[in-house]
Amino acid sequence: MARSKLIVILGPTSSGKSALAIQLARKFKGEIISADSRQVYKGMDIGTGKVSKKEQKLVLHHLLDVASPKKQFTVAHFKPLAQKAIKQILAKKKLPFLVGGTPFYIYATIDDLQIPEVQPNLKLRSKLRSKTATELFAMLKKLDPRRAKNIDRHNPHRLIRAIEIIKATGLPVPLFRHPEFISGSQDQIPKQVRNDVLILGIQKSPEELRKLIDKRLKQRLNAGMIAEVKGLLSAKGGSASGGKNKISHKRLQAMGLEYRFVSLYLQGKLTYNQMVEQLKHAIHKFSKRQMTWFKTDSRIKWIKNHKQAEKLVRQYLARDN
RNA sequence: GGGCAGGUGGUAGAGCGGUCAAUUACUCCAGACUGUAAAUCUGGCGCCUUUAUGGCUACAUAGGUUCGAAUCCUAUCCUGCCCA
Repeated sequence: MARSKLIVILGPTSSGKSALAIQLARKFKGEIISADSRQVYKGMDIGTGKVSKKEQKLVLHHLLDVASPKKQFTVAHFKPLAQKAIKQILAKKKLPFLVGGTPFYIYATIDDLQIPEVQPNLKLRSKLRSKTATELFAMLKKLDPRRAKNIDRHNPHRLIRAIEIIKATGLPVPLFRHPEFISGSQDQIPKQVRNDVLILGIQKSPEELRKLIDKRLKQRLNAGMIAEVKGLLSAKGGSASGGKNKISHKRLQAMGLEYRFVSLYLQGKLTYNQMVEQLKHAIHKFSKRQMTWFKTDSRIKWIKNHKQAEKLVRQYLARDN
C-alpha cells in the first residue's frame, strides 16, 4: 500500500525554507503547500517573502493568494485546504511538501487538530472584551469546568474563544468531536499525532539567523516593500473589484511585522530608521517564538544544509514502499 | 570661574532614613499554545548556598552622622542646563 507520504519543511523565518523546498520538490517531483499565515493573502508578497511567479512556475505552489487581506483567514480555513491539497498532490502521484513558518497551521494540518467548528461571534466577543481575565475565567469555570482546568487563565483571547464555543455548542471544547472522551477521565486534549511524516527543520545558530533576518529585511525594503504597503492602503491594484480593496492601517497593524511597522512609518509615527530598527527587533523575537514551538517536537530532523535534507528525503522515500 | 539640576540594577526610570536586592516598563532568558497564531499569554532576571521569614555584595567614589543610609552631611569625580 502506498503510504501517504508527506514532507514538512519548517524553521524560523529567513532560514531558507522556500529555497530548500523548491530544490527538493524539483528533485523529487513534488509540489509545495505554503504553511504561512500571511502568504495566504493576495497582494502581500514582498513583506511575506512569497516566492516569485517565476519560482512558482518551477514548482507548483498551493495556498498562496487564497484570501483577501480584508478578510480574516484562520487555521480553521487553512487546515482543510491544506489537507485537501495534500490529497490532490498524492493523487497525481507527486510528493507533497508542506513548507512554512506558522507552527499552528503546520501542526493543525499534520496532526489533524480538531478545531471546533464554531464561528467567531463578534457580538459576544465585543461584549466580553471589556471583562478582565479573572472575570472571564470565572465565567468559563461555570460554563465549562473542564476546559477551565487546562486553559491559560490569564489569556483573554483564549478565554473568550472558550466561552464562545461552550455557548454555541453547549459542549466542552474538543469533546463534542470526540464523544469517547466525555465519559473518560482524560484531561488531555485528544490528538492524533502523525508519525509517518518526514519533518525537516532548518537549523541556524541565533547569530546566523539574526544576520539573515537583517539582510533579508534590507532586500525587502529595496524590493519595494513600502510601495507594496502603500498599494494595499490605496488599493490601486485592486484589480478584481475595481479598487474597493483598500485596507486600513488598523488591519495592517494586525498583520504584524513588516506590515505593522511600515504602516506606523507611513503614518508618521516612526522615522524610517526607527521603523527599520524596531522591525528587525520584532522579527528577531518572532523567530524565537517560532523556535519555542519547534524545539519541543522530537519528530523534527534538524538539518544544516541541502545535502543532508536530500539524503533524508531519499531514505524516507525508500522506506516501506 | 560662578549658579542650578543630576549621577540607582542590561536600558529607561521610581524610591528620598528602617518593612529595599530596590515600584514599573522595556530588553534579555525560559515556557505555553485547538478558529486573530507575524496573534495572545505565563514565569525568571545581582551573586552564593544545605533554596531558607538564609548568606554576601550593591543605588558614582571616599569619608562621616545614625541603633540603622540608595535615602542625611562633607569632599572628590562625572553629566546636563544657565550665567560669566
